[in-house]
This record gives sequence, C-alpha cells and structure tokens, in this order.
Amino acid sequence: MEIPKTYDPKITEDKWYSHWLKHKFFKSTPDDREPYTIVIPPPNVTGVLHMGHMLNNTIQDVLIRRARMQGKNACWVPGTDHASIATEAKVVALLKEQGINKTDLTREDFLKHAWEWKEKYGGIILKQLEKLGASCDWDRTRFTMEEDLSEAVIDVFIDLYNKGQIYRGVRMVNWDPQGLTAVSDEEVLHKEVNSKLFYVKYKIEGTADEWITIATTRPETILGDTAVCVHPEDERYKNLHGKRCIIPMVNRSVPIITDDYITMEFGTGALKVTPAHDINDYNLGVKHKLEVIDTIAADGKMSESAKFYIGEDRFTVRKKIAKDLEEMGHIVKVEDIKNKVGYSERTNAVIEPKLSMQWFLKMDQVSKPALENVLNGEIKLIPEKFVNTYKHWMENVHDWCISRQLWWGQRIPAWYAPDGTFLVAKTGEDAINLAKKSNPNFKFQVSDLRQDEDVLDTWFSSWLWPISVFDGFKNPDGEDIKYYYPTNDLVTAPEILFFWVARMIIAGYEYRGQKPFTNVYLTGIVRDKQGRKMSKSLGNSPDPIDLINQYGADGVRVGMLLCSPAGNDLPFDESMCEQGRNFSNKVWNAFRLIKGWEIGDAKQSEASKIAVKWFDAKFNEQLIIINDLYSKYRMSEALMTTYKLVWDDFCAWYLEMIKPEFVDGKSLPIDKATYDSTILFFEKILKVLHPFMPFITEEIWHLIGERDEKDCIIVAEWPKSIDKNEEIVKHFEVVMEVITNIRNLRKQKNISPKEKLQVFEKVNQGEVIKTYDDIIVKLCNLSSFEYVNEKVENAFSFVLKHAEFFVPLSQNIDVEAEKERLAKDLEYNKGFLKSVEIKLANEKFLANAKPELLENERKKQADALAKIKAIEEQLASLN
RNA sequence: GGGAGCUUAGCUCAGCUGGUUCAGAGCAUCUGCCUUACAAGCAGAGGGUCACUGGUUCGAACCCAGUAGUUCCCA
Repeated sequence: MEIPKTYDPKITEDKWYSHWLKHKFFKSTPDDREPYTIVIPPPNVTGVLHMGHMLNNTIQDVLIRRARMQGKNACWVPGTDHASIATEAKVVALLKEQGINKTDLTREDFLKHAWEWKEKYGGIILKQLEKLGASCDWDRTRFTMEEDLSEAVIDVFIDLYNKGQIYRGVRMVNWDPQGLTAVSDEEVLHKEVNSKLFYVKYKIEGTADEWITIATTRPETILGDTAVCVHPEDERYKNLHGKRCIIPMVNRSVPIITDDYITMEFGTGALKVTPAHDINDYNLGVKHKLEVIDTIAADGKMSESAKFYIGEDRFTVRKKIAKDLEEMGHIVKVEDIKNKVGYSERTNAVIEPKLSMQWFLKMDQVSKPALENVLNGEIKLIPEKFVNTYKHWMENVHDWCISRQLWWGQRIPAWYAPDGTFLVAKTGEDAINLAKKSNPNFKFQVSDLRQDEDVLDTWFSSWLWPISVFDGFKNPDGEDIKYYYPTNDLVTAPEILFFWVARMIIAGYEYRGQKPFTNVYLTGIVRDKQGRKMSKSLGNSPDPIDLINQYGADGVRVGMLLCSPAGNDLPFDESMCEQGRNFSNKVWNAFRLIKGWEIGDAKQSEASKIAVKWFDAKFNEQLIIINDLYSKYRMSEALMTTYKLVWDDFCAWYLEMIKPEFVDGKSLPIDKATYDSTILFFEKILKVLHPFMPFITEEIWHLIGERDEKDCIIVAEWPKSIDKNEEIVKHFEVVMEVITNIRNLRKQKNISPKEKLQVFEKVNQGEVIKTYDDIIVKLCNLSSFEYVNEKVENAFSFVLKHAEFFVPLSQNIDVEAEKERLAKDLEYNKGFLKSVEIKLANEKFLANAKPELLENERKKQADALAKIKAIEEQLASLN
C-alpha cells in the first residue's frame, strides 16, 4: 500500500483516542507502584476551551504521559468547577431571552434551570480536552457542586466556624451592582480611566462667606458625606480645625476633622469623607466615629437616604449633580485626570464599595503553614520568582470574604431564628439541637428558622479540590486519598496563584496536615501579537479546535510548547503550530523511508556499523539531557532538544548515513543488522516524542511492526539512559565539520551534488583515525578519500584544528581570492592566539584561575599555533 | 505610592557557580537545489555595542550602583 506523502492527523486522532479509552490506559487505581498524580485546575463549567486551557492541559498531559511511561501509576483527575457568578450570569441571561426574570422565580426553580443548563453545556470543555489528547482518568471526573463535594464544603465551613475562623460582619466589600453580589478583592480589576476631578466648595458653618474646597471624582457621593478631613499640619486649614461645614444640597452640618492620612498635595488637600462608599473613608469613619449614610442602593441607584435623585443611576447622577452644583455656585473648577477604577472581573460593572453583612474567613492563622512551606521549599513554585509574589501576598493577606449574594453555589449553613440569633449547622434540625444545647429555653422550631440566603464563593469549593476529588473529607482514611495525596504537580496560570493555589495549600495543611502538591508549575499567559491577553471579550483568540483541525493535535501541542518557558507569557502566533505540523510530517516521512526498505542478505557496511554506534551514543547523550530538562520543568527546552535529536541527529545525519544507495531507479536492500538497529532507534525516538505528540507516535508505533492491540506506545517503557559513549560523539563532531566544509566548498564552487569529488587529508596533529572515512565518502559523494603527507598542489583546501584537507578541482583556483580568504583566517587565528597569550602572560590570571582552566588555555594556545602554522604554509605555497 | 521581575539576532527565547575570539537555539530572511522519505523538504549563508552609564575584577551578557523602557502584583 502506498503511504501518503504527508501525515494526516484526521484519520489517526479519534481512532487512537478511543483505542486508549477502550483499553483503559488512562485509568488509575491504587496499587504497589509509585503514584504520580495531577489534579486538573477545574475549568469553569460554562467555559469553552481557550488557548490558556490548551497550553495548560498540554503541559499536564506531557507530564502525565511521561510519568506513565516511566512506570509510575499515573493519575490525572479531571473535572469542572461551578463558577457561581459566571454561570449564574449566563443562566440569568438565557432566562431573560426567554422572557423570564430571575426575580420572578423561586430559588428552587432557578436552580432547576441552572442544573439543566449545566447538564446541557457543562461537558463541552471536557469533550474538547479529549481532542487535545488529554489522558485524564475520565472515570474520576468531578464537579465542585456535586453532592459529595458540596457536603465537604459545608462541613468545612461548619468546622472553621466552630474553630472560630469564620465570622460574620459588616464590612466594606467590593459590590458588583450588576451581579448584585459582593466579589473578593481578587475579582476586582483596576483599570486606568479618564475622569473628571470636581472642585466643590462647602460653606463653613456660622460664616457668611467662608468656604472649604474639596476635590472629588465622585460628586454623587457628596450626599453621603459625613465629614471633611484635612492634614493636621496643613497650614492652609489650621484655622478651620474644630469647625464644621455644610454639605451642599442636603445642608448637613459635618465636622472638619484632621488626620495625617491625607495627602496634602492631592486636589486641595481637603478630603470629603463618605464612609459608606469608599474604603479609605470608611476606615477614617471608624477611626473618627463618623456617621455612615448609605446613599447608593444595591443596584447602583440612589437610595432614599440620598434624599435627592432617588432611584436614578449613580452615573447619571454624577452628571446631574455636577450640573446642579454648578448652578448653585458650588463648583470651583473641573479638571481632567486619570485615575484607577475597579471593575468586576465577571460582569465588568464598576465596583461600588458598599457596606454589607458578609461572612469572612480569618486568614492570619490558617495561612501560616502555607507560607512557611513554600518558603522552606517543601512546596516548589516554578519558576522560583513567584515565591516573592507569594510571600508578599501571604504576609499581607486579608480576611477572605466567602459569601456571595447568589443562588448557584453551596448555600451557607447558617440559620436565623426570629429573635435574631443565628446558628451554624448542617441542617435546620441540627441547628435546633445545637441551640437547645446551649440554651435549654430555645423555643423555636425548624419551621421558624430561616437559612442564610447567600452561597459560598466558588473558590471555597475549589480550595478543597486536591482532597475532595479523592473523597478525603467523606472518607479521610480511604485508599484513594492515602495513595494519591499529596499529589505531585499542579499546572496552572499565575493569575490564580492567590485565588486558588495559596488557598489549596492552606486547606491542605488544615485538613490533611500535608501539602496538596509538591510542584506548582506556573505557565505563562497566552497573548496575541499585540501583547493583549487572549480573551473571549476581545475576540482575539483563535478557536483551539479549529487549530487542531488545521494542524493536528500533535502539531498544536508542539506549537504551543515550543515557546512557552514557565511563567513567561506566550505571544501566540499560528506559525508555531505550522512548525509543529511540519515536524509531524518530518517524523512521518522518516517512517515512510524506513518502511520502504527491503531487507537483504548483505553484510553490514563499516559506514553503517559506525553510524549505528554513533547514534546509539548520541541518543543516550541527548536522553540524559532531556530527562534533566524535564526534572527542571523546562518543557520547551525538553521539546526543543527532542526536536533536534529527531530532526537533525536522526533524520538529517543518521538516516542519511545508513540509507541504502539508489541504483537504477531502485533502492538497494538494507542489511538486517542496520535495519534492526534503526527500528530500535526509531522506537526510542517515538517514545521520547510520545508525551509531546501522542497521536502520530501511536500511529507509527503500530505501523512499524506487528503489534498486539494492547502493545501501545502510551504504555511503552520510557528509554533507559545508559552510559554515553563520549568519545564517538566527540569524534563525530569533527567528522561533521569535515563534511560541512566539503559541502560548503561544493556550494561555493557551484559543483553539482552529483559530481563525485576526491578529497585528501593531511593530518598535522594527533593520530590518524580512519574509522569514519566511509561516512565522509558517503555523505559528501566522494570518489575517494585519501591520506597524504604532503600538500596537494592545485587544490582547494581548508584547515581544521588537526588537519588540512585538499580538494582538487577541474576549475582554476583564483589565487588572489584564496590568499585573501587564508589571510582573513590567519588574522582571526592570530587574534585568538594573542588573546590567549595575554591571558597566559597575566600573573594574576595564573595565580587566580582554576587549574583546569589554565590547562584549557594552554591547549587553546597549542591548537592556535598549529593552525596558524598550517595556514601560513598554505599561503606560502600559493606564492 | 509600595514591592517584584524583565530588557541578548527581525521574532520567541537559552546562556547554571564571572573564564574559549562568547555571544547560542528555533523560527523568519537570503542563496543554491523539484538529489524518488519529506518543497510542510534538502544543502549552505548572513544577522547582535548582550537597554544605557559608571563601578568591582587579571577577566563582565553574567556581580554591584544609578538611569531609561517595560510587565506584573499590592494600595
């Protein structure tokens, strides 16, 4: 059968993926082998695969496949998280399209819609991972809101509450007026925007025409002002200390307070204080015991307490009040400024700082082991530079606001009695029992209790992920959790180092007394050519599935990994996938070549014999390097080393060396010994490629020889690194240099590759090694390769370290050009020698340099001298 | 405003503990080749004041200080 010239991924990918599934190669159950475990960063259940997932999951798959081949019990646990805000927003939007308002539904009805939605769309992203080749143990797929995992979340909440780590309190939170929920600090994106700075004058109480001018970007909050604050040292305002001023429109008298928090240089140095709508003002308010007037309602519209513009949106009011104040003569001036405004990561609404009752997890205590064990290296962050960031965050950690004003999520297990008391318990019954225990007179029934309406932050589920996916809460001594935990590697984006990674570490120590993973590999962010992060909203991300259709999964995997150093951003360019596809094709054609050979009875040639020896040595040398790169998580370098091993060493050199000659339009047969070695090499090559290119390697693995259907490369053994034969590798470097020089000469003199050449070597230094001559003859298409003691006249020549080479050509030698070339070479070598000699003449160098270094310098000197001598002789002979 | 990082070829990046005339890789570019594995290829070639300025050293891309640009984190 004719093998096609190009590799077609379409006919192999689905075939092998289902084959792997059928034979349960991804499946892991605890046994005697060493476990190697990765838990997937659960993608958002509403999500579709984007380039970030692509990168992230490719890396995980590479790691897990290699571990599997190394004989470890590899377990990659997949799953999704319920992404409360994002999912709820999507469901709300969908319902709206159908003309249904969330507010018209009961909680139960809404959740029914949400679950339906999840069932319908929630599996998309996992299906997409299959296209990529992800070898997850799908039987272990988990979802953060499934029953067991939810129960763990609730139990953990109750446990932490009982330990005094969770509290309820009024705090200024980041309020998302569109999502109608509080969001955590980490979910707020600060963007620089163009704003106006309004200078507004407030009248000093009890004066006819004395004023104090404040500056604000948010005039709509004036209605909630309860003080004006100046710096105690500010000379401009010293006369006003202790006085009061009148808030315009509402005509409220408020104190002028002093605090050194004030920046005298900003605005007028006088700050209006609105404790209900600014975090810093809030803190000032607490410190100075100011009144708090909440003038903006949950939906971002002015509340009753504002007294003016009631029910109008805050941004409309900003314009209106500026105009009204202007008319009333309170505006002094307006300036354009740039300032940072917080936006909700989920809804992109401008965050409104708002006071509200929320649940918090105290972070100061629980975070201690999490910091310590990263600093002491028990848990490694890769690249290491993230340790700094991590440390900084952990040392300044804020309490975690864990309640969300949503329905999609685990509902907070807090129960309120009509008298205002509340209880934290799993069920209403538990709550009643609990209440009665501490208060025998507790008179309420379950039906009197009202459960907290809020749900928990999604991260409050996913921080338990490495434990809960192994049922570590439900069954703390279970086989799975004991076998797989702590997991080995976590691969994720640096953006969620705090959201998720840090919190998992915290939970790990809190609930298992152990780290959740040993290595955290932080990938880069995939960006477009302009350096923008790829995102759906910008529409600048290619659809990974399209890319796979175009270049093959293997091609895309290679393309992504080629330039993704850990922690560095990845400016994505489709041409990288093209490179990956080309590489697939290269491997495919190597297979085509080998497959096309006929095996004959001939004896193995010397050239082939030495080629086999060389490649064996080269492979081992490179394998050691590749293993080392893997151990350092230098994935793109491991790939590049593999790439060059395959393309350059195997295809360009080895195969060319052993390739049978073509005679009369037909390839001669290859001898069996060489063939067998080549197949063996090719299998090793395929194995080291497999983690990067799972599909094509599996395909070729089965085409290259008769194999049982269970004998798959996915479970083949990773090659063992044996002693490398350094000598032969070194010799070959010289051989390659000779070959390159001859080819170069051919090229320069415009001699057809078909024309056979004669080459003579005059060895000037060291012993004569003839072992590789046949290789040179073959790869340079020579008619002869001979040794001489004297120069060959009328020949082109080149000088290597140890020898001179002569190539007689029919065409005339351009003596002047040759002389020029030699003179240049001579100059270079003299310069080189000089630099070495300067060093060797330097007493301080001699005194300070290491002995090996000195030795090396002396060798350099000797080599240079020999070379100079040879060049000079050649030059002389031309004269 | 505070902190961390980065700056090496047109692009993306290596360059560990200073020590080859140390500047390297892949891609891209250029020049030959449709040589029956592969033009998604083969064989070659060119390309860099290692951001800048000083310092330490026998010796600096590498160590130190400052400057500029840039990215991220926190406020």
